[in-house]
Amino acid sequence: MLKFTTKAEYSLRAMAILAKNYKKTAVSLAKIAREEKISKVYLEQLFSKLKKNHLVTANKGVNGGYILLRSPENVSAADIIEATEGSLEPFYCVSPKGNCCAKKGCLTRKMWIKVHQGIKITLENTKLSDLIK
Amino acid sequence: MLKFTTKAEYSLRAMAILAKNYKKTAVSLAKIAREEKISKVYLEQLFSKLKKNHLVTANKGVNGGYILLRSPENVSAADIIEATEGSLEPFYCVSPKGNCCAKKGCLTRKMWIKVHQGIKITLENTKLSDLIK
DNA sequence: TAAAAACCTAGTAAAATACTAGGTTTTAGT
DNA sequence: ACTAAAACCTAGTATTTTACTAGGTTTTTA
Ligand code: FES
Ligand code: FES
Repeated sequence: MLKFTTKAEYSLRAMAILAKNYKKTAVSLAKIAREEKISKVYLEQLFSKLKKNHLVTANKGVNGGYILLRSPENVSAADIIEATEGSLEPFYCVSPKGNCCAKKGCLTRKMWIKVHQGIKITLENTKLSDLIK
Repeated sequence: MLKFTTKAEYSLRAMAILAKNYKKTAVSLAKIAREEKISKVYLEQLFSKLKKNHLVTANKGVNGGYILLRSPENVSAADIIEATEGSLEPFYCVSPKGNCCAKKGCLTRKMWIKVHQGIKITLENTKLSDLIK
């Protein structure tokens, strides 16, 4: 029903914690899981995606944890949500390739694209630094 | 994953057909189901909501069917999608009452509200008449 | 060398979505 | 009056997605 899932919520909250510790310490998922009351293994799955998208890096071992790769001013909510939710496209048809029914004068395609742009712009303009201040 | 469902797609396509027949004839769901290859009973469920939201009216019996209550210029995609999908709110917290974690200085609430406004404005500015021309 | 961290995969429970089955009620045309 | 075609209604179900668990391994530092 056009809802962001917990993936967006959890990853934003977790990334906000990393932002608060930027240039200080790495933060372990065990700590985040405890503080935010989120399943640690579920967080691992989200952070695997955040890492693949070059938003964070990780240190293994004792006192290890995750670290932001960019400063909180340079990480947007769009970056995070796209990484964990998969995409911001509000309908299956809104892809750069323009597959689906586009050829046959689709009624709604233009509208989905506008909605997509709106969501994207709002989330791109919200940075991690905005969330934590 | 922040997607509109088939409810939005089907109801927009069906309402576009009613718009094309505005001031002409009532259109039966059997016809729409045939033309658009959508389950008739599923359409019935969607139209029950559209009717409750005063977007259409119905004639029973032979030659009956559904009719737009307002002109295509005065029915927006937001009207239709809100009726069938339930709401346009992109996160559970974005309600007029502002329940959930709002009190404790929530990080993301402001952002969800902006996203919601953006979606709403785009869909309100798209009328049925825009879709069929 | 032990504890604590990341990292990995497959399975599963719960919820939402997209239907179907099987009716009844109403109405217009014959 | 009868019949076909329409709306209208409810409960059930199949499919898909989401959210999470189980049960590990690998790596690193104290
Ligand atoms: S739904 Fe994809 S182009 Fe129309
Ligand atoms: S998620 Fe609802 S106010 Fe923060």
